[in-house]
Amino acid sequence: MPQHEPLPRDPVAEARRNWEREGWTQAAGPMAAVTSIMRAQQLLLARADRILKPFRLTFSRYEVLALLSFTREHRMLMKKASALLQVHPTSITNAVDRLEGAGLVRREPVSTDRRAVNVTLTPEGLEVVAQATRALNKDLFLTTGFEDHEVEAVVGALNGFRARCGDFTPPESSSDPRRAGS
Amino acid sequence: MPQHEPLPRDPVAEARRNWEREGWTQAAGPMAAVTSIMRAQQLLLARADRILKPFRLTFSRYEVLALLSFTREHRMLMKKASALLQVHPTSITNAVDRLEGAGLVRREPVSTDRRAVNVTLTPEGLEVVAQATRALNKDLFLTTGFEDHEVEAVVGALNGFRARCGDFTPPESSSDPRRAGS
DNA sequence: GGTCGAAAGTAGTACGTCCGACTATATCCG
DNA sequence: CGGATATAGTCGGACGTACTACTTTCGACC
Repeated sequence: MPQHEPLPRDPVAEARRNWEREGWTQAAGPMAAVTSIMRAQQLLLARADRILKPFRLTFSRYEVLALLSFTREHRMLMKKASALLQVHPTSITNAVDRLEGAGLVRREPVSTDRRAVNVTLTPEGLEVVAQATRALNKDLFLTTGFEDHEVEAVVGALNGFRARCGDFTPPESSSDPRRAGS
Repeated sequence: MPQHEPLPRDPVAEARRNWEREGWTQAAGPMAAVTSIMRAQQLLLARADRILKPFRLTFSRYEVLALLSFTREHRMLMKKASALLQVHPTSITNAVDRLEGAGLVRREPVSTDRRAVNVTLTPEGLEVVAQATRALNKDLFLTTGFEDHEVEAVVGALNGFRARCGDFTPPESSSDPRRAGS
C-alpha cells in the first residue's frame, strides 16, 4: 500500500541520531515521537482511505457518518459535529456537501434556531456506515498489529498530550480518573 | 492554539466505549490507538505550522529543508527526497517550487542524468532552517510534555507498525537490531 | 544502432484542511 | 425597543497530498 519501496533504514531513528549529533539531546526523543506520529498517521490515513474507496467515502466523511450513527436520533448540529471532530466548520460544510450529494445525509432546519442546521443520517447512510465500519474493523483495526500493551501505551501517552493541548478537559474531579495504566 | 474549546469528555474514550458496546471488543483498542494518532497529528501539525509561520514555512517545507541540511553537500535528488519523506513526487515538486520561490533552495541539473534534478540549499535556506529548528525545538519538542517512558513507548509501538506497513525494512540481520528500549 | 520499457520530474485535477470575509439570525443590554 | 455583539453556517482562496497523464531521458535488449 505505500507507494514507495521500504526504506533500508528507519528514517525516524536516523533523524534522532542527527538531533543527538547536533547536541539537541533533550529534544531528540520528543522529536522522534512527533515524527513517528506524523508518519504513522500518513500510513493509517492512506490505508483507511483505500479501504473506504469502494464505499465512495473518505476517512473524514466516514467520521461524520460514524458520529451521527452513534447518536440516538442519528442527527446532530453542524456546529456540534465540528466541535466533536475538532475540525474547522468549513470542513464539516465540505464533508456534508459531499455526503448529501451521495444521499447519505440530509440537511434539516432547526425549528428553534434558524441559523442552525441539523445533519441527519439517511437510511442509506446508516447502511453504508455499518458496512464501512465492518470493513475498517476487519482490514484496519484488527490488523494494525498493535499489541495490547502497545495500544494502552500509545493511547495513554497521547491522551496526556491531547489533554495538555486542550483537546478535551481531563477528568480530574468526578468522572473517572483511571489512566490507561497496564 | 486549538480553534475549539476543550471538549468536556475525551472523544477517544467515548468512541472506544461505543465500539465495545457494539461488541467490537477486539477492534476497540486499536481503533482508539488509531484515533489518538489522528488527533495528535492534527494538533501537532497545527502547532508546528504556527511556530513556522514567522519563517514563512510550513511543516512539509521545513521537512525538505531539514533533510537537505543533514546531507554533506546540502543537496539531494528530488527522487531521493520523495523516498525519504515518503510522499508523492508531486508533493516534492510543490514544496520545492515554493521553497525555490522563497530563495531557500535551488534546482540544479545533474550532469550524469539529464532527467534528474538536484535540490540544493541556498545560504539563506541554511540560515532559515537553523532558526526554524531552534524554534521547533524550543516551542514544540521541548514542550510536548511527553515523559521519557512515553516517548519510548510511542516510538517503539509506532516503529513496529511502520515496519509492518512497509515504511522501512526492520533491521533484522546485520545493522543494529536494538529496539527503542529504555 | 534502433526500439521499447522504465524512470525522473511536471502539469492538471480532486479532495481535505484552514483562514478570512460574509450573511443571517440570535442574544445581550442600554 | 433598538443597536451592539456574538453565533451558525457558507463562500472563496491558499496550501498539502495523491492520482493520472504526459514529456524527456536512460538503459537494456535485439
